[in-house]
Amino acid sequence: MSSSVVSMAIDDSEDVLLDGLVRSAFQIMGVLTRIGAEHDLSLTQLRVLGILRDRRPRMSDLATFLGLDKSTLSGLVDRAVRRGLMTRAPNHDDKRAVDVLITDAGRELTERLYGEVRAALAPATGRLDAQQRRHLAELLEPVLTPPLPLTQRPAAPR
Amino acid sequence: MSSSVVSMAIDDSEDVLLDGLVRSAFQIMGVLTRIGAEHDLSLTQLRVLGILRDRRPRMSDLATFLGLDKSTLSGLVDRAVRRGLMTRAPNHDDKRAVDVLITDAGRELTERLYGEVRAALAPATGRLDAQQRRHLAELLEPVLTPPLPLTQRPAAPR
DNA sequence: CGGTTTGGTTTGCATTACCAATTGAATCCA
DNA sequence: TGGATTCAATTGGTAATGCAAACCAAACCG
Repeated sequence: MSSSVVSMAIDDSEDVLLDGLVRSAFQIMGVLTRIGAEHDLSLTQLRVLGILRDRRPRMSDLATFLGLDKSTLSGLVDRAVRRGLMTRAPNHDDKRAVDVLITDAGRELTERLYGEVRAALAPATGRLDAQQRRHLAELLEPVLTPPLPLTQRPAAPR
Repeated sequence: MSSSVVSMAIDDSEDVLLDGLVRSAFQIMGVLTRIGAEHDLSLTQLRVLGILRDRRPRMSDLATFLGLDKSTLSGLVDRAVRRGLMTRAPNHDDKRAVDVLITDAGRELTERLYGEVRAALAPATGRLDAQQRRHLAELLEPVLTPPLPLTQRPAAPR
């Protein structure tokens, strides 16, 4: 444990970091929102598509992961299905459950959009050199909460 | 621009960083959204309140800064005013313009909420020691786009 | 002056998100 | 086994968000 007896100076590193994280978050969200909007995709839809790239979750797991109500997800997936970006399929293990899958069209669109996001943020990330970028990503890692496993039901709180 | 290099490792630092930034953004947004929702404040409202803490912008400047349509801001401010969190006041320089101000109640609520945000993220930021936090904030700085002026005009400029 | 631009609001619409209630499947237990 | 209960997802209702278009008033400019 880091002890508090390090220095007499005030430690404002928490606040400074928080401010930076929040500003960076809004910046990233701004880019995602804008690029999504240019293709009639909301932030949430873009996020879901990104998740579905390498996963095939059930509705309720996805809702939990996103922090959304199940009913919200129902409508969201409805619209995406109507646009041919996602599909529903019965879950093999549980006949009550419904899996969400990305379609080929959805995958294609997603890759294109994430490419645009990369390009849009390149001027920003490019202000660091490769080593700094790696270092930044490394420092960010511990801050990121371990993502809940989507393939597995979170353990019941005791 | 590809070089004829044999032993050079592939530079995936861009993608790794991008992934970290996006995930961190969603994490921060999740916290802000949750804490806002607990007090019936949307993400945008929370953001506006945060901005108004030390600024008194005109409607249109605020809309531009947020990347929102003016009409969106009209409604948003309407609701906030109805709740006593913000006020409108005529701009001194331009009789068409309307300034947005935070009220005392709004300020109080904002401070409380940002305190909660700090607390909620403390476990995450606490996984770094003070020096690492400073370093992370420092590396983040260049990535943040220079924020648009949104010139503070509490006093009459010239 | 008169025409145009700028600042804000209003109205109408789709989307997002929540909650409560419902249907159907799975599970529990007596 | 059967009946009750829990669980997964959808449906219906409401409020908030956000955009676009139409509009008014003030300011700008020839």
